[in-house]
Amino acid sequence: MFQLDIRSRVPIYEQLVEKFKDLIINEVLKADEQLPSVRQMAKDLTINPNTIQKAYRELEHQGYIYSVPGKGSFVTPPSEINKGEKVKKMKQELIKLISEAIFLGVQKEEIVSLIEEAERSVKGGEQVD
Amino acid sequence: MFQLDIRSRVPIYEQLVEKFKDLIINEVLKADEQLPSVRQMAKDLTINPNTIQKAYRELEHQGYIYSVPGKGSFVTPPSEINKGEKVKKMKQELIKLISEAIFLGVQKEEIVSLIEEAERSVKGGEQVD
Amino acid sequence: MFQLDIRSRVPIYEQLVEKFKDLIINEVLKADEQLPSVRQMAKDLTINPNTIQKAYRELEHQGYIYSVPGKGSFVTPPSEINKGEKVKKMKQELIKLISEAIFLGVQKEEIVSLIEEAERSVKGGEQVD
Amino acid sequence: MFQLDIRSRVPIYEQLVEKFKDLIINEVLKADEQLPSVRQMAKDLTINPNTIQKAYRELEHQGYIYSVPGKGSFVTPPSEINKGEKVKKMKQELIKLISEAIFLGVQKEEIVSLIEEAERSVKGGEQVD
DNA sequence: GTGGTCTAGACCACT
DNA sequence: GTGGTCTAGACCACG
Repeated sequence: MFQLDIRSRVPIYEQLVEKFKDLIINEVLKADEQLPSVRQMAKDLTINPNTIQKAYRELEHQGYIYSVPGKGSFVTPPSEINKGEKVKKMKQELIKLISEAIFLGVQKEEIVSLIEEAERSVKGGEQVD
Repeated sequence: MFQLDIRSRVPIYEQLVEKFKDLIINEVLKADEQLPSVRQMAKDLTINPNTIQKAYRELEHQGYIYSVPGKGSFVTPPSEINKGEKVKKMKQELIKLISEAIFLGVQKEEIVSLIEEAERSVKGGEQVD
Repeated sequence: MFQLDIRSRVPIYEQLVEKFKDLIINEVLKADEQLPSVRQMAKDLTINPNTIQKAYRELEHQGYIYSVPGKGSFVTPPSEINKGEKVKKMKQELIKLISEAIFLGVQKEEIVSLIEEAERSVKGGEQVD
Repeated sequence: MFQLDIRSRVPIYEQLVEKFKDLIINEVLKADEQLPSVRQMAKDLTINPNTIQKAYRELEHQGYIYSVPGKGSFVTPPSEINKGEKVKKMKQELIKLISEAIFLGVQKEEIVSLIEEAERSVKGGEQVD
């Protein structure tokens, strides 16, 4: 379900945070839906519960979820979240990466075709549109 | 000149690497141009010389500069940069990033326009000469 | 275990890199096996941890090991090592070295026998397992 | 005439020493032949005279040439030089490099063909045999 | 416990 | 002057 790269240099808890943010922004996880419990999550991913805990804490800190002591963690309605900022960062990253690709001699047309490839892979995962 | 965020979680030497890569990609630093010496840079930025060294070394590893002990560090002419491998990695990264952007709701047309923006910034450096 | 020549003009960290590469190539160190920790190694060899770090880092750069912060450093499975580029460089180096050997009067047959000797040492590591 | 790699990490003077050693061992430079003067050499290669000086000093130290104050530097007859050692080192280097190539998946036959390629390039430079 | 970053300061070889 | 190596010792984040 969650594809984590255990070897990556970016911390596991941060990978989790990013995944959850995406799922919440795109309403795969619906508003006020309950998140899996820390223990369940830890067992499923065979990861230390502390790591899940840390991810949840970070998500709460950033406003993507809210915790009800004794009940669990729930998704903050996306309408209350500032998604513009993430998109902006994403675009800056893209410009930088594309510049580098062009510098290395990649043709504009090739990049466009990469977009189509990426589009297919994303759309493929959804249930049509 | 170089705006470094000493508090950031991304290491100083890595920030330096990124800055220099930008300058080289946008041809602000031209082929075979000499970079500031390790010591000079360290003094200017009030940073330990070892940290600058580490940045220069990483840049050399990635093929963007070459260092000649006793002489200095210089920009690698783009024609000599090891392209094959880099391009491949670059494309994979791009697909990943574009997929995420699409997932976040960025339209295909917007991404295409980012390509043009990137193209301008890179090509802009060439005109001069 | 590791015989290092502290006086040699070739840097300690580079000697370490070569030793480890040998161990990995001859499969004394197996895929995904954990390397000694930076600190342990440093203590054993009475060498500064930074120097070990530098060696490990170089090995990671060259693709022979991967490091997971907080966990340790591990041998990269041969199947995942970036081959294309390396093989190309390797062949160029080989031609250069063989040319010099021939120039020095080494016979072609002698070199062929060296290949067999090398083959045995590499293949020898595989048998086990 | 001398192909020096100014960018290489191995010092220029050392590159010079190696080239001369090869030329002397193979009697391209004949016994007791006079070497080019430091100044001439420096002018031809557009290199600092000190660097040439250093190379000559090293060659003398290793016994490959002898200097006659006021006259110049001359080639030591190869018969008086220990060439065996160099060949031995060369073979060890070769085994190591070939092992690495095999590890990276290069086939034995490919290496043999590299030998032939190297043979041609060396023999090509000579006036037949 | 692990890898990783950074500083301070010393020393080396090369040009 | 240059890049490069090494040590000593401190600090951080991760699991």
